[in-house]
Amino acid sequence: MSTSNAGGPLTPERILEAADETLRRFGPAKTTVVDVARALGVSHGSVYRHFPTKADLRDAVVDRWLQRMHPSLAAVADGEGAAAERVRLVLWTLAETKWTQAREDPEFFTAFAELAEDARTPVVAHVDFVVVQLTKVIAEGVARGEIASADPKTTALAVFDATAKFHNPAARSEWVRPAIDEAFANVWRLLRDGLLPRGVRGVGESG
Amino acid sequence: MSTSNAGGPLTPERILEAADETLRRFGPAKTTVVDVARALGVSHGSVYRHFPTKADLRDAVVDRWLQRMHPSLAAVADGEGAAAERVRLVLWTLAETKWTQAREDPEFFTAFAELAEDARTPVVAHVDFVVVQLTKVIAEGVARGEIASADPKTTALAVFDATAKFHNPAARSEWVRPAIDEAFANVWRLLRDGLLPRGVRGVGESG
DNA sequence: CAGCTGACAGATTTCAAGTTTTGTCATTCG
DNA sequence: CGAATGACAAAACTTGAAATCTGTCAGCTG
Repeated sequence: MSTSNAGGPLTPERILEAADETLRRFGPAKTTVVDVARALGVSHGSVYRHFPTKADLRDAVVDRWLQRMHPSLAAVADGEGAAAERVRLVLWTLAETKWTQAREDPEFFTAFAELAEDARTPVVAHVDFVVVQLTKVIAEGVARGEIASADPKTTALAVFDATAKFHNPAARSEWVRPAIDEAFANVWRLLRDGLLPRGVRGVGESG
Repeated sequence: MSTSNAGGPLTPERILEAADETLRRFGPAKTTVVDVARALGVSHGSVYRHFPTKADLRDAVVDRWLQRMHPSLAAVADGEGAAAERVRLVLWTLAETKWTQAREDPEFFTAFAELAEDARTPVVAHVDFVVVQLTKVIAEGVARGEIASADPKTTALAVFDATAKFHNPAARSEWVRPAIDEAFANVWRLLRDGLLPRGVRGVGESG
């Protein structure tokens, strides 16, 4: 290739950018390391200088995708308002973001979900991040007397698990149902009533 | 084959029995209609006389497998004791049964899960059955003042959805974690507190 | 001499030809 | 006469030889 070195020195970041684009264009099944190298105008040997294996490169791309969601989740977690409502918003944002992606670009989302299935490490990191956000909010809620919980971290994991159907890509086939947001609302009502201290009723919603 | 007609007339039930065995023996990928017919000592044309397509035959086998779980679920739902505890037992039985199958015969359970993925109709029927059991118990609990719910059916679906991670075969990869029953207990505590009427505390458990 | 290349071995994937399977139905069997 | 057969066409799978890809590394290049 004659495009050698166009765009500055070869960095992990540039490789990730190219890998991301290539994966989106060709899909995970058709993307080769040679494709990524070609997009950068380098030989595939150079890519291996920065990522030990193709699997590591793919994991790093998945990591990027997952981390792109983190700022808005953290913003919601650190926002104003009642603790329970912020817990709901974190879970809702997590789910809604994925539903939208899955609806707007189903092909890409399927590709992403397949990729993520193998990418244990970044997924664990993502789950950890979300659970940390939930734990923060719940701990604050407990301190303020807005939430009943003996152990915020355990409770955070429980609400995360209880809403798995709405944010775990493995369940994405059920997201096409238009009533999926109603299902979320109904699960949430139950969880909210479980979170609120005894004697406090949920506000702004009937039932 | 010379074994013609051994075992009485060819009925859907006998075909299902043979299909079940053959699927267990060879797995879903390797089982052909000819295999099933051979096990019965008939031609494959005879099988098509009772099931219009191979997919219908497979669905019927999945249906059998799922329905085998129903008596114990109904027994638990119709049992004695507090409504909330019976809701827990239905969900627990549903989950535990599947965990055990998945652990004791992982190959078969994977095969079953793959089969079930395509078998929309029997799975919907199974989910409906479980939700009906839960609805019964919750409605009774509401009548007795043990459970707070504006609409038992909606609440039943919500507790079913909230425990999807524990009974949906799509999530089976997470069932190997030994702490999975702890995760169930933590989700349940939250749901139970959401089900109980305000002013009532869960009994027999701290936190 | 740091960063990159490209030839290479072994692993994996593709593709086209050959085989098996599904589903139908005219015919046979009891 | 109803139930079962098996020959058949089309679709779906298997197979294995050829092509491509991954990961390494000795050497090149700026």
